Amino acid sequence: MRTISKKTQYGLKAMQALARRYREGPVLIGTLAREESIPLKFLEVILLDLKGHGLLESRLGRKGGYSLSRPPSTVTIGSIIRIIEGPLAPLPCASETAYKPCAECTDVESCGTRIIMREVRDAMSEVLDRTTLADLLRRVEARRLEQGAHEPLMYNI
Amino acid sequence: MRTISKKTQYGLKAMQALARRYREGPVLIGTLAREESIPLKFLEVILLDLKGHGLLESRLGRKGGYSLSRPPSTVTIGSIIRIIEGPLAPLPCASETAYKPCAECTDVESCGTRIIMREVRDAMSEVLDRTTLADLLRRVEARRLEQGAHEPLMYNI
DNA sequence: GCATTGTCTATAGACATTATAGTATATGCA
DNA sequence: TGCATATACTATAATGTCTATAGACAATGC
Repeated sequence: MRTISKKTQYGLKAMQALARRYREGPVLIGTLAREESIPLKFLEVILLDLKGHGLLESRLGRKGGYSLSRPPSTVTIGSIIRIIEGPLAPLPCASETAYKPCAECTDVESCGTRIIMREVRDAMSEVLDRTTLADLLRRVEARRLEQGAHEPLMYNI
Repeated sequence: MRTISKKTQYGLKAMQALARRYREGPVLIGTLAREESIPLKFLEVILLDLKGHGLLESRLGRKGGYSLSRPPSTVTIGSIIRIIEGPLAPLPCASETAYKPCAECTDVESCGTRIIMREVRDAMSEVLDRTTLADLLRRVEARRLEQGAHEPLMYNI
């Protein structure tokens, strides 16, 4: 399948970074760009988009920057991806949120391609609409701890 | 997410059409192109690709054409998609069949983006590598019958 | 008032997708 | 043998999307 765009990757990274600093006040675009290795001007556009869809809020001027507008536990990865990348479904005719029939398809309901892509969409949604930013951070932390526990063992060999 | 390419859509349609005619002898590219509304020259390239990967066989000259090289029950949708579209994973670093680490990622194992995309990949694989052409044809047929059963009811209103 | 920081639009360059054209090569059959 | 029929293969045109950047503008805090 086609990989997600850089834009979406950057957006996901930025949202995770902002989730880690939830309630620590606004974060500068420049800080996010530097820490996550994202081209600053590109990130501007992405954050603006996410703000436009209600996921972020911003302040201008000194002490300004971006912050999550809702707790990380209420922001699903699916919602972030849908904003930047578009519908989850591999085909418009298989989309739940942005259904559009195919031009050539005479019988939409019994189209084999649609049947399987619909199932793919459901499977993706099951993962992405269930997982929140908070969930993801927790899992990242768990992995870090696992690795930390292994390291001394490796050094003892 | 990004939609699958026209090429993949055409490939899937053509494979389904060939599966419906399994053991009925070679089918002309022209026939497939007409029936499935696929640009003929484009379809040529696609079928050649699928042949190159062992899914199809062909005969030149009179009585020539394309046919499945294996029973529809042994050809998964996932295998078709991987040939035309590439790996299932939304990111190379999350791929099982074509893993490639991200350039900027310092710690691959604990990357949040990778963790979730890996889960998406697994969910997609569960659907696509489980379903064969034969499965899909069966489901299409089932839908057709359902609709057929409903139609007279609708006409009676 | 002024440095700071986000807002907004336009656009260039690179790359991938989609489609077609044209030539070459193999096959079946009269 | 020779012709009609098919696929094999390569090149490339046309289009669209992605990625990134530039630059002028507007709001805020101190």
